[in-house]
Amino acid sequence: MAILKPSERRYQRTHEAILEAARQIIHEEGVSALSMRAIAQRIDYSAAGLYEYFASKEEIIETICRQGHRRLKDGMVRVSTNLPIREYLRETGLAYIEFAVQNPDFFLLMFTKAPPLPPGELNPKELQQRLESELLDENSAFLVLFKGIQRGIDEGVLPVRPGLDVMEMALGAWSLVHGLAMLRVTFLQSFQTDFAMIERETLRAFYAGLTAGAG
Amino acid sequence: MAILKPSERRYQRTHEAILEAARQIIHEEGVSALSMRAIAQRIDYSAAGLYEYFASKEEIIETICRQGHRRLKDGMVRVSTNLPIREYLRETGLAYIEFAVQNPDFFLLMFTKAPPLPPGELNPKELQQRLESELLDENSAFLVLFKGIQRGIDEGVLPVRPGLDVMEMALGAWSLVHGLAMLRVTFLQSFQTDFAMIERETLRAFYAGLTAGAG
DNA sequence: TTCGGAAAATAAACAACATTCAATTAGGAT
DNA sequence: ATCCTAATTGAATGTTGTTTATTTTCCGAA
Repeated sequence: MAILKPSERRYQRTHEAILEAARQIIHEEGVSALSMRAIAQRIDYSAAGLYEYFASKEEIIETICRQGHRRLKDGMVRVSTNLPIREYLRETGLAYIEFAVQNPDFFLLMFTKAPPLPPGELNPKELQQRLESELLDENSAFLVLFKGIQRGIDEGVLPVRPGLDVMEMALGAWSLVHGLAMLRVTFLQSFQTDFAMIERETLRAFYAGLTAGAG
Repeated sequence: MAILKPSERRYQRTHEAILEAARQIIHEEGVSALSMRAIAQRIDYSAAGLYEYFASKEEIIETICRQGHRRLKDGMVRVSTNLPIREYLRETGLAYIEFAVQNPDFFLLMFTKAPPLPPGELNPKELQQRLESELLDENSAFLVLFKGIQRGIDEGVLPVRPGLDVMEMALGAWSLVHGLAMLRVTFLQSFQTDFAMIERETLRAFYAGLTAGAG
């Protein structure tokens, strides 16, 4: 099944070249420099040709964002699960932030639009189910946090109470690392301070507050 | 000195009408619908006429963002300082999130670009000083958090340790509420859950962890 | 009231943008 | 070689922010 006709290989090669050019432009010149013409120029195409491979600029962006989420997740998964739960959660959160710092424009692009969903008219029930499975997708960074929190609960370190189950704690943890990452690449991007210290201490405080339970 | 010539009053009226139209468009049709022509049409002007009042679209956006930061701060200041420190900090954080939920597009606009700074070439020392005073500006939402944390320290509830002074704690607190707000208006915008509960519990945990000190 | 210069407003044009389409080129099978 | 299809392009459309030349409006001085 991996055997492709030459024409198909050519197609796939161009397909990937477009995405690679788009990633390069974002990385080298920022997302404001990302235009169909710019992409085309990088791979010696005309702008119109790109529409043979992608329906729109939006579709190109969605594709590289999806890959970006995978890369973000990969960075978090790289943290050793042999670490004690406390350090594991900390390092996982720091990996999230590290990705943002290393790819600021990309990170911003990934997280300033709502997740792409089929625009079909589905009832609230279906939509909710869809969103939940998107959130806990194989390639979702959130899933890593979710599993980490779950492990903390399983080990008896994180207490569950009514209204504050795995999902709620995981969303809280996500918000925390997301806020740290977001502010650092936007408002604080030129600000000089010991971010590493702040991040560690903030994560420590949150973890301590979670383990302490109701107070 | 409040006496203006008719021409000046006319000028100011149009100046304000432009900003008001821009705000309306963002609120009613989203930021993607904000164009110079759209603004002009709302106030029965030609697009070129706007340049008599603002140097660029960017300048219009910067102006309404500055006002937005003031409104955000106003919402936080409205929290009674008579509340015990713990509740005061919680309610202040929730006010931040509430603003984001009530003005999602606007909030996103305010916080997805770096703060506008004079593009002059100033040395790192000056830049840092500039950023710090911007952060602690009279109209900065961060200042409210900063003062709140300071109060907690003064009351002896929040312990200071080397490397984790007011500024660091305040930046951590800001990150937390910012992350909660940000995710809620982007990735989780269609997601149904008890956000109020998550927000309260997450803030509670962070506060508990701060008061607990090193663990 | 009238006139002239300044201020305010506009239409038209420009360059860049995403996207579409008719027309052309290239590849692979018969 | 020939035909069909897929790949590629140049030109055109409509929208964007912005600039320029031109016209209109305003307002004080004569």
